[in-house]
Amino acid sequence: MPFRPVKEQLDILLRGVIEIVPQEELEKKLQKSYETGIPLRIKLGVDPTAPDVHFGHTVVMRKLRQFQDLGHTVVLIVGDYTAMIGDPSGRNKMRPRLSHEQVLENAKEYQEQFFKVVRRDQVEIRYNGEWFSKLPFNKVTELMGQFTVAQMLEREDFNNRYTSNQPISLHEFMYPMMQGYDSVAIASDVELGGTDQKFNVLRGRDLQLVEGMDPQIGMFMPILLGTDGKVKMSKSIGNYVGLNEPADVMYHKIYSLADNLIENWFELLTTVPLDEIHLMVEKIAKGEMNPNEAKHLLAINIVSQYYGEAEAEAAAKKERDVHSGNAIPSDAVECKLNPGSYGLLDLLAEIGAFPSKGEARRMIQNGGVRIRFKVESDFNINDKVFRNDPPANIIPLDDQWFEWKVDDPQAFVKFEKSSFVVQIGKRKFYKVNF
RNA sequence: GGGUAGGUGCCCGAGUGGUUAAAGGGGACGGACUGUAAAUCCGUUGACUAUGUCUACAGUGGUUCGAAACCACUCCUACCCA
Repeated sequence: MPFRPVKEQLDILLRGVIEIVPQEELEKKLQKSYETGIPLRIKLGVDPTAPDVHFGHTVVMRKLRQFQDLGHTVVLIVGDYTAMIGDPSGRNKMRPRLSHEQVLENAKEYQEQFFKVVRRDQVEIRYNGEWFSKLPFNKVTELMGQFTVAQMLEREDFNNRYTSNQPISLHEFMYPMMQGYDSVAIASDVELGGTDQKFNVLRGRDLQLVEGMDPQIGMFMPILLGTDGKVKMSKSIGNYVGLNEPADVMYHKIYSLADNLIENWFELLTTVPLDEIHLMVEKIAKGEMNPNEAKHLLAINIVSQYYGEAEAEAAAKKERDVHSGNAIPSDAVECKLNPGSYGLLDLLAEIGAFPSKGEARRMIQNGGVRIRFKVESDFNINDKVFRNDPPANIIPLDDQWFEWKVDDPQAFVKFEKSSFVVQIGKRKFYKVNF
């Protein structure tokens, strides 16, 4: 397969990259591959401890895709071995030790999402148990001998924990070694990672040198900030956008992005040319363009990548409708209740809107609970048929739908042959059916 | 193995015998405002059969009319020494 000239390849590959260690060697490797026609082996390692993939992961995945499009080979390393060993020190996390089946299951789910960005061909998938399960103990000690404690404590994460009196288990020091050894095992030419992976990736270089191999290049991508614009995207913090989310949810999250991330997200998550992006940012700064508009374009662009343009536009329309109260989003929780009378608090607890009735009560007092229902549905409040005696806090949305802004925790409601919608805050919806 | 400092609500952290369900901050959530967001302001932040009851300050047992606080033992973490 003919490769494009090195210069052209670099133009594409350097976008959004923070650092390449060392860049001259990458150029050399590209040159060599160009001359010999042998593709480079591009490594990415993942631990399948949790199967969810979000946009933060796609930054490197997109880079892999670029390498593929340029004719190179992607080697995905699934860390089944490290994941199975688990983390024995996690006394406050107490992650259950994953079974091999669970790891394989997670890995499978991960791959499904992985292939939404990376092409299925030109990918080599390897499980690192392949070599770690066979590694003799004397080899392990030899490898560990390549590292020093001082080296480990240079790392910011370890250093922080060390200085703030947090425990660090010895086996955690083995992770860099294992990740580095993966590079030896698959003879990688380039390893991708976020900047937080710098240390580990460089250890791979060290170990390859020890083994007399041509050392890999480290290519580091920025850590994508989450939708809040403050910290790294992560599922546990909730500032993430998952690849498996429905189009309208995806659209909504991108549309509600913190303003300061517009430029960054465009650069890392789209292929919009950089000068176009800069122009847009300039316009926003001058007040010539509403940030809403930019975020709309961004959301359309990204959602289209996963769902196609038509669905992206539909998601945008739905966003407007939800906001004007005419629609409910697709991540609304569906629940079933038996017909009958319910105390409002019981009802909210029953459908799982709140973990406790106390919380439901507070939320009502804060004015954060709304119920939407249709008029002909025998909807009773405090045993009065609403149609004959509408309380003041019930407002019509259109001919059929009404919204009841709940303000009395003591109220009880009688639902018979109807379904209705409970809205908590701005965007949490529960569809209650009988 | 020896010594020292610690373990408080989601997190950090005050509190050293009694109006303490526990100051303050962060985070989170709700409301107002807005552009959907940010910023700002206001409110909420243990549970329940709710002007009361119960459960909570690492665990267990004890002292006391009364303990998160005092005592004993246990568990856990860090640091120093070996």
